[in-house]
Amino acid sequence: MKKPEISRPTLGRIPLYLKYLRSLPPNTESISATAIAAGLGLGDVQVRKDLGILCGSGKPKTGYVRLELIESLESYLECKNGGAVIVGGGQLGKALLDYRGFETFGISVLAAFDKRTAKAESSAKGKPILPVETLPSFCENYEVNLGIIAVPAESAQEACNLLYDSGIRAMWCFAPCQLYKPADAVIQYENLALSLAHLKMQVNQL
Amino acid sequence: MKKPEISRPTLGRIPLYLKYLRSLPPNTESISATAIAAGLGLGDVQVRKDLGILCGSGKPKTGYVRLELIESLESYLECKNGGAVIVGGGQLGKALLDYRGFETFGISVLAAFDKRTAKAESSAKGKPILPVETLPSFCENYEVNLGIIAVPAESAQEACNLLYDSGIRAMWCFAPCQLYKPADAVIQYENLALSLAHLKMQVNQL
DNA sequence: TAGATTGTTAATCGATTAACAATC
DNA sequence: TAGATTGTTAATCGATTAACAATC
Repeated sequence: MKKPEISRPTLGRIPLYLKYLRSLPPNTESISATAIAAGLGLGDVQVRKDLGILCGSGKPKTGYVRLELIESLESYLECKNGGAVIVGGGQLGKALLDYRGFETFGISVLAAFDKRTAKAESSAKGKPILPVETLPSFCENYEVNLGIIAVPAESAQEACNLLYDSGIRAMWCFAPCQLYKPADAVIQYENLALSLAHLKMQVNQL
Repeated sequence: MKKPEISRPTLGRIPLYLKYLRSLPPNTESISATAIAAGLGLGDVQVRKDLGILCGSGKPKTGYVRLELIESLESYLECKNGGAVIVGGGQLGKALLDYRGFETFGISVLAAFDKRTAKAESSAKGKPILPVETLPSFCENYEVNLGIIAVPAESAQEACNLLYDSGIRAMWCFAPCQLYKPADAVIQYENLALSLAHLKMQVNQL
């Protein structure tokens, strides 16, 4: 069950397709790319290309089998295994810990870890916030392959090292900084300030 | 003092250039694009192109005048005027309210507004969290041109309408939903779940 | 057959990178 | 002059869109 490589925009459209396909009347057997495109405000060629990669071919005149599409798309998102942990139990860390949206892509955020936490606590939605010392053993007991760095820039390198030493090779960093990392680690930076600045620039141009 | 149109990646590099230029010894008069590129790990042609748009020409053999570069870059980021407000005083709203990174791009986040807030409160870093009813009058008293939507998807449309009616035309939405908006409003969606899913996909391919 | 729908190939667009001519 | 550095023009790359031939 090898997953094809897809682009980030295509990945982002998977939940839209699923939502639309599930919203159709249950007796809908087939659906055309044209109809899906119209329903979601996308281009029909784009839909056809996405579905071609993710679900295989459709049939001229009839389109695609709805249930097959749903199954293919779901199986693409299905978490092989492994969840995410957060380093940093401040406001951002807690907000991410309780954010529901990750489930849309089949990702579980298991727990947050904080320096200032002496014994296990619970977030507003009941997820664990644990002492940072317990991170390595947590990663041994649970399958974890994503690390989220939600600490101030001063502590980000420390967090990165800790995650790496706990066996995590993929990290998502909210701190505005440049981390030093071993070659086999992947770090994706989330630049919230840039996103807001870009929006501001767009409207200032008007 | 009209600002040239620049791409989002270029905008993102401005703070890097500024940080590097300010870090040079104070007696540094001139600096070449090649040196800046080496210092930041970028391509030299890219640096030259960015500086050409933002700061004007350099001189062959000598490069660019450091202080002129700093001034041009700073003036580009300088907030004409107007700040941002947040709708939603939950964990995400508070995290964004206290996030320092926006200052890097010259943007001030002034206050958050929440339904559940009965009278004025303060965030951990002393910024105001106010009753949502007071948003329109706040926007009359202060210059505000950016709205940040940090409420659950169910309330996002309401938040969008409120911001629009308060005169705000640019919004940054964290809720996973599609908002209906007047033609003259710009909405930029921040899809955190997609960012994490994209990272997961990259490492799953390995 | 005719027509709706498919998949593919070529064109477009924005950003980066490479090649190169211009200049102090 | 020679060489470092510039700015520009062309090539590349990834994603979207347009045009079109194939098929049930």
